[in-house]
Amino acid sequence: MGESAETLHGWGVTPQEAVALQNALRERLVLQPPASLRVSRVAGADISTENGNALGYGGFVVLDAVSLRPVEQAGAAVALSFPYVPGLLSFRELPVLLAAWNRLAHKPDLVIFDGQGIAHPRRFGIACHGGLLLGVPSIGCAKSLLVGKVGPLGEARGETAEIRHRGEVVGMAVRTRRGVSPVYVSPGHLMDLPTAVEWVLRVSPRYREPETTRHAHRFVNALRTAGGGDREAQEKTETSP
DNA sequence: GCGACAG
DNA sequence: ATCTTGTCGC
Repeated sequence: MGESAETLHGWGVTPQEAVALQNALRERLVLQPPASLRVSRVAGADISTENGNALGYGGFVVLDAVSLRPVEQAGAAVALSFPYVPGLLSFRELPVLLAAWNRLAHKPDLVIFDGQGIAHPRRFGIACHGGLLLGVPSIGCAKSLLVGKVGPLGEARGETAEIRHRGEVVGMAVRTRRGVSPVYVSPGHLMDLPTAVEWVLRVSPRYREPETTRHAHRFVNALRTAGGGDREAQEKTETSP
């Protein structure tokens, strides 16, 4: 059998095969940002699911890394073929996100996913799988933990505490705003933990969640509410200036 | 065997 | 994630 890009997808696999694929793909991760990394555009990715889980509306919103203003967005609607299984989220969401990604005219230099990076049972969360598949530096920023334990962290914005799992530091709990629960940050692909934390704080100047995530969430939710399936999603792929 | 369990 | 009513706080 040939080694190909097809291997990176894993669409159509069973949950059992998905686990094996994660264990194999994990070896390809690069947990270090490229020395040449210059982020001028940073994107958020998210999906919104329909009633009975039939259709998934996914999308990216690309922000200017300095102003944090949206510069482009792209969405797609794809039938969801994989169930939600803790630890296998990427197999459910990435097919939708890939379709949206292909509609982006200008790819971002960094993508922040709504979910885990290496803070995962097999160190291969959606940010890892997505970064590898799209060939882009990526960060996982989740609202809750999938695995690991976190000690107490300070109350001030910018405070952090390690996420430890099986004796390893797999991520960081980050307080992006005083008085709210932290977000959980871990590297995806072409990324390391310090750089990931730095970027999450940079794109979260005011609210608990990164501006990237907030924009992406609103965008895909609007797509779903508007209905219309993929036709409608494709048409709303340009941002108004 | 018993919990825990991203979105 | 989605489905939903009310409530608390700036």
